[in-house]
Amino acid sequence: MREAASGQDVTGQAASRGLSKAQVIAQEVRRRIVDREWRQGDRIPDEAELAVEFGVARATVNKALQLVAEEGLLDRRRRAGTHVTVNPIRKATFSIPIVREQVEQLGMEYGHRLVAKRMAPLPADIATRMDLPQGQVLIHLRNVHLGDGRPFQTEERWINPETVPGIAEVDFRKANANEWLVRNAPYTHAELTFSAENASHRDARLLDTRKGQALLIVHRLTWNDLGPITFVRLAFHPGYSMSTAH
Amino acid sequence: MREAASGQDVTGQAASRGLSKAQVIAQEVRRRIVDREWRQGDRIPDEAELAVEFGVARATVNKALQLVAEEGLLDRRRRAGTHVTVNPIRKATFSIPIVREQVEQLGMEYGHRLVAKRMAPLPADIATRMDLPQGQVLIHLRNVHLGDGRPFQTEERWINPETVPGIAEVDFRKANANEWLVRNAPYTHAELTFSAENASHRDARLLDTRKGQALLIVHRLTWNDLGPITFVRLAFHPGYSMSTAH
DNA sequence: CTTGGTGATATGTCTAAACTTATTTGCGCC
DNA sequence: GGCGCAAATAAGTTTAGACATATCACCAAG
Repeated sequence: MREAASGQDVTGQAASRGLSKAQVIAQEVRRRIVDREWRQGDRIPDEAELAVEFGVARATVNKALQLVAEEGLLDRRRRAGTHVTVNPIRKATFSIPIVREQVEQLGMEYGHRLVAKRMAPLPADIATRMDLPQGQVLIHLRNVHLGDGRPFQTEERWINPETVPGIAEVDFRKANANEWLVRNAPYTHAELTFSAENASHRDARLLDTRKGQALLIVHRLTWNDLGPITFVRLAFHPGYSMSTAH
Repeated sequence: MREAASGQDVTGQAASRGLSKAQVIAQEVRRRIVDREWRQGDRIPDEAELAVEFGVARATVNKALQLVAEEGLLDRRRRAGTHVTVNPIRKATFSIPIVREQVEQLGMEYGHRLVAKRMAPLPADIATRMDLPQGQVLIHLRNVHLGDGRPFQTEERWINPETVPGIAEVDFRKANANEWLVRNAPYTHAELTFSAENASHRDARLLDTRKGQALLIVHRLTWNDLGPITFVRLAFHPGYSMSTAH
């Protein structure tokens, strides 16, 4: 009797190519939203009802709905129930790559050039971003990353040695900073900022282009529990574009 | 003796300010990774062991580890166990905003101007991106979004009416397309691409700036189950920057 | 009309147990 | 040594049941 009551067994068949029941249910929920069977602002049936409909345990429906809610399509509140989000603000994710792998993925041979390395006091604007006192002395690096010998990206980097034990011994002429940090200094929090700038004289020289050329600029800040790890300004070669993973 | 062996009850006390046991355990796992108690490539104790250590059910450890794995700090494979990721490629997430809310959040008054609306055949480059045949006729819009009367962003948009029922009746002079679509056409997949361009003559005119000025360009493609919904090219006013949410 | 309490309700979370599945390890056979 | 199969293992998933907790709705008292 249980069986018969439960609409169809959505989870049992066709659609479920290696997908878990929860994922199949999540898909079906998305479909109902996209097809407007459940409309913006509507309250959808509660977990217990859906569990009966799909013939699964409530915990499975819970997992499915949490998945969809994470994507931003559903709003869930205790007691109030689950509603279709009125303004689905969707998210897109960027992965923070290792430059070398990026270059090699494009089929080019990677190289890099250390332009400058010194200890230097933080300028005011960067100190503000990093939440550190102005004038604190950090490691300051300038690098150019090359693809097939041509400039791919310039990198200006400030590293906080207090949050990165072992950084002092690294020879950045050999191991590049990006890579060493990614491998050795896991972070708990990151912030990316995208903007565009006309190439300065220095950018133009390092990227082998002309002054004024529009460049994609990425600022990246990373933290761990001990505080800010590193601030980087990346300037990409003209024409470069950066996409979300999926 | 079991009890005594299980370190402390990490989940029971201080750290757990409204956090679930799974989250507290996830934090502790992150800490062990960041503090190098578990190093890159190490295999960590299996779920059953951690369940004993933390005094919770295996399912709870499972949830915690899945959380951390999603962030990219752990690699999990059946039978092989859970390992600390060697190359933690971390993710940063962008929300896809409604321009009006963006403008208003900056304390400016929002306005927009419809520059052009027509049905037009898809040019080759955009057809490729949208996975549609070249020459297919879509809705083509040009808009300028204003903040306090000054140009904030230009928008060039192609809309696929086949995937958006009801789009034909919309008057885009009143309701702007961005907003109407966000509210009425939920999508299941999106792709963002960032780049920089020197302002063309048209961009410069629409954004009230000079030709050659570096502009941040965002391309956004959205799909639902029926296929591609819309392609947008956004050009922001000079100096604009876009950051990850958190 | 406002405030405050109270109960109902839907989601949040956890548990113990079972089953599933991918993958590795090791053994036996050639 | 190499190959293939079987056993063991660890994560993946699901279930039923329980308790926790936020909050909404309603009603009573001020």
